[in-house]
Amino acid sequence: MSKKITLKELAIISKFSVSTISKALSDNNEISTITKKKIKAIARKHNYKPNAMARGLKSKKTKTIGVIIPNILTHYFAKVLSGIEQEVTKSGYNIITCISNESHKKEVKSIELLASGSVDGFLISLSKESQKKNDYSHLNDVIENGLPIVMFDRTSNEVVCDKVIINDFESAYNITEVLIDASCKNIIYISPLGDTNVGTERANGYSKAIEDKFNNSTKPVVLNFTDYSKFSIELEEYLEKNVVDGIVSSNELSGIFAMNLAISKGLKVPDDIAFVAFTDGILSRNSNPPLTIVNQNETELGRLAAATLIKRLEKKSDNQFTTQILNTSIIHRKSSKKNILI
Amino acid sequence: MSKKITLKELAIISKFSVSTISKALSDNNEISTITKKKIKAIARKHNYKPNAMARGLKSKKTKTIGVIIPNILTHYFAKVLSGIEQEVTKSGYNIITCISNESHKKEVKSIELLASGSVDGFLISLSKESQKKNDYSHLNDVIENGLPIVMFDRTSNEVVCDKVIINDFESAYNITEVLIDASCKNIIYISPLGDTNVGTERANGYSKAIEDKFNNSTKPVVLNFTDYSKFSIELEEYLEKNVVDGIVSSNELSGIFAMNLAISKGLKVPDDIAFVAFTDGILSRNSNPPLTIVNQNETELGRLAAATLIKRLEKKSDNQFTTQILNTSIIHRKSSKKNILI
DNA sequence: CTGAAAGCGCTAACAA
DNA sequence: TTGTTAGCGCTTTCAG
Repeated sequence: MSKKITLKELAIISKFSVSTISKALSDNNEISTITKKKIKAIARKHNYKPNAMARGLKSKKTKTIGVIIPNILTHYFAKVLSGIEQEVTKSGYNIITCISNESHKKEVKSIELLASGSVDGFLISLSKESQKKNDYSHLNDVIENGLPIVMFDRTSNEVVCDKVIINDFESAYNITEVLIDASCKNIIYISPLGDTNVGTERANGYSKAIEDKFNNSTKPVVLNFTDYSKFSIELEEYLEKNVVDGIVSSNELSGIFAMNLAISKGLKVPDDIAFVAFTDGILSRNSNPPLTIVNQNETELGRLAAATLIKRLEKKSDNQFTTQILNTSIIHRKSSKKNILI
Repeated sequence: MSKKITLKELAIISKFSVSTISKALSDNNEISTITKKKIKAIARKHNYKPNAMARGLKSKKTKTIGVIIPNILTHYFAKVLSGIEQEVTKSGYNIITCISNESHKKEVKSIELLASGSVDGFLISLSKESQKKNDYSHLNDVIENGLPIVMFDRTSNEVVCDKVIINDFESAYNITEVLIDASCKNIIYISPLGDTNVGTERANGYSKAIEDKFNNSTKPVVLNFTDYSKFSIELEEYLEKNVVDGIVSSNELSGIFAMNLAISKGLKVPDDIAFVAFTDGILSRNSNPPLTIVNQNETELGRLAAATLIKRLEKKSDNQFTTQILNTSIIHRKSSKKNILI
């Protein structure tokens, strides 16, 4: 259509003043109905769209939210992002997405950049590195500057803000029970999540289940790793030297990964060895056999986190910060359906 | 740290004028080296960060790019987005991500919103609906307004702008040949991509390969679908009524989907029926057997698209629009390694 | 080399 | 009910 048009130009065309037009378009009741009608008609005709920058400068509101996620290739975060996007759009917000790629430095840089006027608030899931370093000063700075933050999934007690998480401990406990109930005797836990709060909680939940059910006759085994290809060798060795008939994975990919390794070694799933994992992603649904998993309601979690932030942005509610814990559910599939041995 | 500080406040503190400070911080050579040093020191001490909105208002540059993708749950787009993000970050840009969810309306709305001052340009892959409607006026409006667009993957001839694509026709031809060389005789093509340029090109490439190799003794069969669960029934019926020993899929998920269906019907892959597909995603690498695919270099494509846009933004180069065609490669895996029958 | 002043496009207090 | 005016924080002439 026509070139971008400004209020000033509309003023010339319409013979009204800039402020009258501004008020008319925002339905300010200082303006008569008839003038409003006229002005709106002209604005529509010229396809007027208020300039976001100018409005932002004035109102100190950008109507955009900064989203910082560790990565986008994991189906988990893609789903959360999808949920965030849905919710945010409903309220007329936009998201600026930054991918920290698990790097503390990148996380800090992105946040500093966005904090200087580009966004009204943040949704963030911490990078592994930040959690390892235990350094959250960048986030606390942002909060001091008056920008609200809502953390999801990977959170920290050192940052006082709203949080949305799942009951990781309990979920891990429950999913471990699935294997125990399927009469697995030697269950190990594998995880690429390392020192994250999420990884730790899940490891603890798993360990507790093992201790409770086996009365300490069997010790929990937690295998953390960072590199999939190296882990392949480690795990293979472990499986050769130890009896393992069940594996709990803290994420989807490592579950699939381990299962494929087992299959390639000629083991039968679930009869020789059974598998359970976290995240109902595209992988677990389409693996062979399909994987029994903890459904984390990622989309819901994303939505909830976004809604929480927006509520705080709009209500300016000074009420207490909350930590909302979403319940998970278990989706039973063939990877864990072991026949119970008498 | 401290509250957000403005140039004006720095002026008071430093006893210099606002304009001197502004110049000093941008290394303008009107300012003496010594003054620059002083001012920069003070700015750093107070952690001064220029306000993005104000700067944007003045300079008409936002240093952010609007990215419109059809969805984020497909690994293909996640990888492209990841590439875009990497490239953009290098040049100090940010991305505002909008997910059209294959809806024309949402695509239009997002673009209109962002076009009014929020972004300097767009990276877009068209929604299915836009391609079906063949309606691109929103994009042409944007271009008329002086905002450059780079289209990737799902593009259209009706929009004159830079484009980055892969050689879909040829890739489909080549991947079909893989099955033919594996002595498959009855190869069908399945696709959820419908009327998109990409879907059409791939279907044509497949068809051409069939016609060329079988001298019209066998007719190509193209099965388009929109809904996976309905398609499950259709495909199953088709496989029962027809002899099929090879399937070419236009995307990763439908390939996995069809392969699982075949396996569940007791067919052996690749001996009874072989599979090839597009996209080297997390699914194809981890399926059982792993899937032979066309590697589309998604990350590279994202990077290239972003680089192209940024170049245009920075150089204001009025040179001809280009269509860059990325070559693909085939990654051979077990799903297609059929023994050649004599 | 430094500063005063105009203005980007918009909103809103204050006048008329 | 409408218009005038003063900024939001920054960049950029143009004067000094």
